[in-house]
Amino acid sequence: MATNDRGMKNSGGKNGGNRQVVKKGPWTTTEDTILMEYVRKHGEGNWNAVQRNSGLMRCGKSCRLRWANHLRPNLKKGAFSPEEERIIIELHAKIGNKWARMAAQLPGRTDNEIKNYWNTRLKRRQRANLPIYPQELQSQNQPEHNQAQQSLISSAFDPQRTTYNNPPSLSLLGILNPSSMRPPITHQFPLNGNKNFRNPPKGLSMTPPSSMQNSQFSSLPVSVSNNNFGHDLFNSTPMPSFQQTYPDFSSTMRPFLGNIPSNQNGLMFDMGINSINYPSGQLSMPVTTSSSSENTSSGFGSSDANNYTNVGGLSRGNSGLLEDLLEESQTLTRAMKIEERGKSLWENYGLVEKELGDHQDGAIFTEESVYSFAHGDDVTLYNNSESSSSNPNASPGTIFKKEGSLKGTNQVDEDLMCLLDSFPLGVSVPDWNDHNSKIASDDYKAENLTEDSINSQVIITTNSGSKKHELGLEGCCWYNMPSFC
DNA sequence: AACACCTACAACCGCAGAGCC
DNA sequence: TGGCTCTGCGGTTGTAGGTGT
Repeated sequence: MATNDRGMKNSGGKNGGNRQVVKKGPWTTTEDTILMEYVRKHGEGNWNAVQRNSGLMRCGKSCRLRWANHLRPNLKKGAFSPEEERIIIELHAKIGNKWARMAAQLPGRTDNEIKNYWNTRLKRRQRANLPIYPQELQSQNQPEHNQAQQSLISSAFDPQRTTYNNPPSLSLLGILNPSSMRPPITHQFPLNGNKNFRNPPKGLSMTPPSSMQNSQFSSLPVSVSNNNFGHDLFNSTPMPSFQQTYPDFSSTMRPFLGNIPSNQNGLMFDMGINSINYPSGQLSMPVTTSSSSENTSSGFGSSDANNYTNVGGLSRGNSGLLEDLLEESQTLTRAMKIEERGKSLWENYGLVEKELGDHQDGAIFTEESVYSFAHGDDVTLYNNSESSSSNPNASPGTIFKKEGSLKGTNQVDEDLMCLLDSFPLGVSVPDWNDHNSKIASDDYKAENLTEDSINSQVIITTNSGSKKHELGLEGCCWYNMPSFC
């Protein structure tokens, strides 16, 4: 961007009386220098003070943006690597337009960068009449590929009774991250004396968080048709509205397990969708899907924001914690089912790295691998050919994990599952403000990410006993980021 | 050369949550 | 409790540069 003053404006601002001249438009190198110097001296934050104390004719927001997107250390500039692209796609599939959260999991990248990338990519793919997600990710959820999962789900739920389809699966880490998923459940959903969720108050109105109302819902699959909600593997378990008849959760399912509408991602991982609404709510493009032609779920098909907001269930922002946690746990268990597929989800998508050194035919990114990536687990991407040479017990398509990598995650998840198994119908949900999230973030925080150039394996080193809450994903401190520059 | 279109990027805007008083 | 400020997020817009016609 040019560094002229072309964009200089004398904006009186919206403050009426205090009509301070605020410069807009591109930043000059001089301004950058001033800002950097200011931050060096005073640290970041208190951005409005920058304007007052530094002489910069920029509003605090502008300063913060400039710093965050351009001036802060360890920013990674340049095109996204295939690896990053895969991660973005996977993350977007899971969490939708949560750019900040994506950025938190892509060291050195900014939300703005990711957002721009995605929007550009979206346009490109739309123009090319391509699905925004790899078709493999959709086919991955074909019933024939996950019959067990499907039967499991089907046995528990009748999609027709559901008010809306499922949400993207939020990452466990994101869920546990207080800054992103903190709304205390107890505040939103008063418990009865037994602290039992079984019978939530009728007419309970849950206001979805702004992110749902705006960004997420803007991309909700309002115009979905011919879908097969209820069989969604990737985004998991459809849940009935709390205003609906409850299925029996006692065996395999639990209340609050993913009782949230899906964004576009849910659609993409669903089967048989024919059209989809895209982020920003502006696009709807045909998607080549499976041959599912029957409209089996008008309820789902008509799933929309209103449906969601009016439902008596919980919103993503205020209820997804526990169910997402469980959902993630279940997702992990699905890895072993998916792994047999043996074909890269990304191969046809052009994102498979073909040259992978000793190991390979191609690293395969699965939902789980990205999941693990996002959760700071040690993950070695499995691939088709890696087998006996490196692991005598391995077979093609085996997921390799560093010892103890997923273990920690599974352990906690299992603990939670066991906990809830013990209380299938009523779970006392603690206030999520406190130690729960801290404990979890300790265990799952992705401490370091390196891309092993030799093995072409994404390795996320987990430092399981570390503490440093301040290094949560959302509040990621770039000083601790690995430098990519 | 002129124009249109596309892409990538930068920046702004509005909104909402959190914290403070 | 309400108002104010700060901060962060997501959506949108603007612009430079590249490319094709």
